[in-house]
Amino acid sequence: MPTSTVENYLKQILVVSLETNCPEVPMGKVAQGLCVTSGTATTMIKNLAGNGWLNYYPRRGVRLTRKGKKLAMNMLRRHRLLETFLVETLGLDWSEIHQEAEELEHAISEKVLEKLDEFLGRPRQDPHGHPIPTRGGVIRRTSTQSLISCKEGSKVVIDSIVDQESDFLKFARTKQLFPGQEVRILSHEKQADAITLQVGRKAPFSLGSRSSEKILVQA
Amino acid sequence: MPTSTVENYLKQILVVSLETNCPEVPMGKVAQGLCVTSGTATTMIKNLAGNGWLNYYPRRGVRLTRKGKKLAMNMLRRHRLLETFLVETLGLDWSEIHQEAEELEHAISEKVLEKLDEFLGRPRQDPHGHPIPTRGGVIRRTSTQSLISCKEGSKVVIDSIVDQESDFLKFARTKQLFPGQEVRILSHEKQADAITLQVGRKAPFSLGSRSSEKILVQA
DNA sequence: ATACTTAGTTTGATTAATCAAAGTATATTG
DNA sequence: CAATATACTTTGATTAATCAAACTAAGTAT
Repeated sequence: MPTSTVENYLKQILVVSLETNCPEVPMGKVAQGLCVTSGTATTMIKNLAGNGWLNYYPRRGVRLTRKGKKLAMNMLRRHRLLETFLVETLGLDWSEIHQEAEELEHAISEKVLEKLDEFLGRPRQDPHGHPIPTRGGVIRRTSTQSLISCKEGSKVVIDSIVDQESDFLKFARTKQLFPGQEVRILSHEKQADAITLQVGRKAPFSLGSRSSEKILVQA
Repeated sequence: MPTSTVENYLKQILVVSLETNCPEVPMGKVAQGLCVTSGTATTMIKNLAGNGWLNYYPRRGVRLTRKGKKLAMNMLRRHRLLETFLVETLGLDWSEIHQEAEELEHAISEKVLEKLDEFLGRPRQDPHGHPIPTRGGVIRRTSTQSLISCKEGSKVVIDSIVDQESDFLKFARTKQLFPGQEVRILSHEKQADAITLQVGRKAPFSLGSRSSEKILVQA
């Protein structure tokens, strides 16, 4: 039985490798994502490598083995199903669920998870719009186009919000920016590093590139 | 923040003291209940005493302080609410829920617990029939007034729904019958075995005595 | 190419929780 | 009352996870 620390390390590595679209993850990202010192990460990683969860290439990074990826995918599934439950069933705020799920995901058994999945109607996406991996550890491909790559005048549908910061999520919600929402791009000036958009009939507003990158869309 | 080990020790002590009806619990019961060696229990208990969770009387036993009892009661609340959820909502077998709840009780936050309690209709008993402590750490006295004992024309507030049947709970929700809701008793005819009531401005409707008994209220 | 910067590694120490085994106090029993 | 059994405590060691700080390799810049 892996400890919850092991689960956290593996999940973090998976998440980064999905985000960067590269299976090899540098040590820095591991340490930073888990809020531990780099020395701690090195020690732990060597340990994980010794147990076959991942391959460790000193001073270059790590790459999950099949075994490691399977467990990490399962953690992602737990996390996203729990987030869905917290929002859909218990009515918690979208912005506060990440930390809650972070704790619960280590405590919930496979059996309870299956029942929960069934109870929720086997959802495909969590409240952020992120795909929920299947029991087999497969993930539906997510949109790679972000708001920042949209042309002036186009109309797109929000696919997901790639951020866990509760502050950003709160802001997003006040602006009606959530999965499924239709958005019109009013202007997009490369020089100004800003995009102006409109949601429904609400007043238009602008986003900087930093924020726009976090909002994935589909045509 | 107490660790989950601390939580387990305190809960175990509380459970034994409730079972034996005696506030002083011998070390043996602690070690046995937690499946650790007696030496481990001694070490841990001295530690807990040092942090004010309990008083330790060497070679005689331990007794929870007010602070310790409060936390232990809260753990019992978590455990029993979770068991209720697992059976009622997810449909797990009553025989397999204990271990599941044992893990989850350390991971669930106070906020989520409150939402869960609300979602479940503030049950007073878990599926085993054990009373569920209140948020304040008190095992509520089980006798409160039910709808059936209300006088015609009176106005009451729903306290809880004493039923685990998800069908009844669903029905109750469609009628806006949930804790905190104000209800007016329009008529109460003993002969007809029915009570007619109104929630807010909604259309009045009737309940038989069977159902009315399940709805506990306060004036 | 040499110096500097950044990312990563090593080392030594700490904390929480545990066990096995040796030791001790209290209770029981002949 | 002495011998023994039971319940509890002490001691010394171990494991997982962590940190701070010293160290080192690799890459960047002048």
